[in-house]
Amino acid sequence: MESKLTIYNTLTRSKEVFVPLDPPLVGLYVCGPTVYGDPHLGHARPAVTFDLLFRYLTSLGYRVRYVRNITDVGHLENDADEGEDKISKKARLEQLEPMEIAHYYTVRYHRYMDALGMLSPSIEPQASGHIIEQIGMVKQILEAGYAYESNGSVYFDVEKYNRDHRYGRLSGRNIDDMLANTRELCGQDDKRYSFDFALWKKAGPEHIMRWPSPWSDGFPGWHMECSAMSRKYLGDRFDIHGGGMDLVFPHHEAEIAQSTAACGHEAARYWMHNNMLTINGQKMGKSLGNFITLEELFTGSHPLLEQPYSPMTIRFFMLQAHYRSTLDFSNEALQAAEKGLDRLMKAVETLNKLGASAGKSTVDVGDLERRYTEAMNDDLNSPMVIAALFDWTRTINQLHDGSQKISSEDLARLKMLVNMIVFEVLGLRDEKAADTVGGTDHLTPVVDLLLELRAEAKTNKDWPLSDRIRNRLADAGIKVKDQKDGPSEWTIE
RNA sequence: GGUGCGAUGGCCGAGUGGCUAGGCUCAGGUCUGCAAAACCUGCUACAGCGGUUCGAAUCCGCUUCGCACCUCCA
Repeated sequence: MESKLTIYNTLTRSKEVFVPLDPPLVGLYVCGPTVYGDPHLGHARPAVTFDLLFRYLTSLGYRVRYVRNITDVGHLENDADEGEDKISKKARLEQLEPMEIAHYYTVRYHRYMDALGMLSPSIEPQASGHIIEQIGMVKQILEAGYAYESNGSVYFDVEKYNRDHRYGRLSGRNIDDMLANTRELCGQDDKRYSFDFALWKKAGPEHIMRWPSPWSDGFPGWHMECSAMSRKYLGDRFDIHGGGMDLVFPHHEAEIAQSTAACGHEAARYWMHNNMLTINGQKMGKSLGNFITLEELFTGSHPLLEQPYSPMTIRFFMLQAHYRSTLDFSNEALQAAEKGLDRLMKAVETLNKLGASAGKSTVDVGDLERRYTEAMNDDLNSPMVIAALFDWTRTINQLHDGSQKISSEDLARLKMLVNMIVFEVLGLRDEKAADTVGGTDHLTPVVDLLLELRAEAKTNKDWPLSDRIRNRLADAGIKVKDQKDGPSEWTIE
């Protein structure tokens, strides 16, 4: 843990050296999905970002408790505390229990996250399972005087909070200005000011999801769940809170206010936010018709997609951009990522089969190690790591064809390093290798026989036969690669 | 309107005072019976206008354009 990992803290708008509160433990909380619809491309970005962080911290020797919530209640359609609960609405439309909706989409979410190679969080708490904790925290905020009850609902008193602490620091908002401009009170509403947010909402008669509380039968405000659950599992103070940039305001701003009001101090030390993903230069939105689910992506079943893209292609594509940059999705970019990943995985395979050369190394394995460490420590600069890996892809191919040399000691170190970076930290998986399991055992002797016959044909300079075998195998999805010396190799495409 | 972020070669995408990012595409070459793969070579860019500097894509200012959040969205 000597490394100097720096991460960009949204709170200070600068890169800071990461110092855990209680090493080797690290507490990481990330806002998870609201499970009312199929997981889409946008869900993959924070998942990849924080999976990378989780994996890297773990590889540095930290014991990370990674908490990612499932929002199954309280997330309304409109943040002005109007509108229907998202889960309830879906349940009503599909004539199902809200918990059926939540369960169905939670399972789907897990399935696609698994496909994308995400490690499971340490704890994945559901908002509906933590109503008691949320009510408890609302009580504390009321006792501290930073909330008021109004007609069975409880609202956070932003104006009062702002007098004692500063509201809006994370998102760069100035409440004083907002106050000056918003002198008129929200007349018919229960709230005093439009920017006050609900901690507890009284449920109308049509509301299915409701729990008893000291104030009314109702349900918690959306922001409460993260404050209550992060506190329960990570404590009053914890290291890192993450999420998408779109959550900075109001969600995370409200979380900070809630935690500070209840505990007297802020909860999270570092706030990390991944940037958004655009599709052909536009943000993804249901109304824009460019809303692509992960299922559509993996099967190619969306009008915008020229072909299916594998889960690892998506993961690699995202890792090729820095998590704080906007990333533009396009068929061209995805196809480039697919080819690049293929090149990289082939090199890893080549490396793992490689034997040491005689004599001293002509390559410096330390170069990869230094570049990897430096890049990851610089706010998880995965694109730089991948650039280094591609430089070493060339080197590995040169070792393979003998134009470079490597000692057995260096080779062992290189194999260890490359496999660690590619599989354990970047979390990639060799999809082609995985595909062949099951079929290969029976196929191998057959293909080997055909290649033997082809080798004989080649010896006899019977090119038509040789090419026929190669072409027919290609038609069957088996690609033949002739070697300079030795038998031909083959791979399933 | 408010708050932020950005504009990099054919495409994607790093970098951030002086030294080739990388991937994909394209062109030429080596190898090969021919392919494929691999390797070598080439295409050398930083929105515009000013300023600071010995030197700026990188710092400062202005302009133009784009994006995100402020309203449901990861």
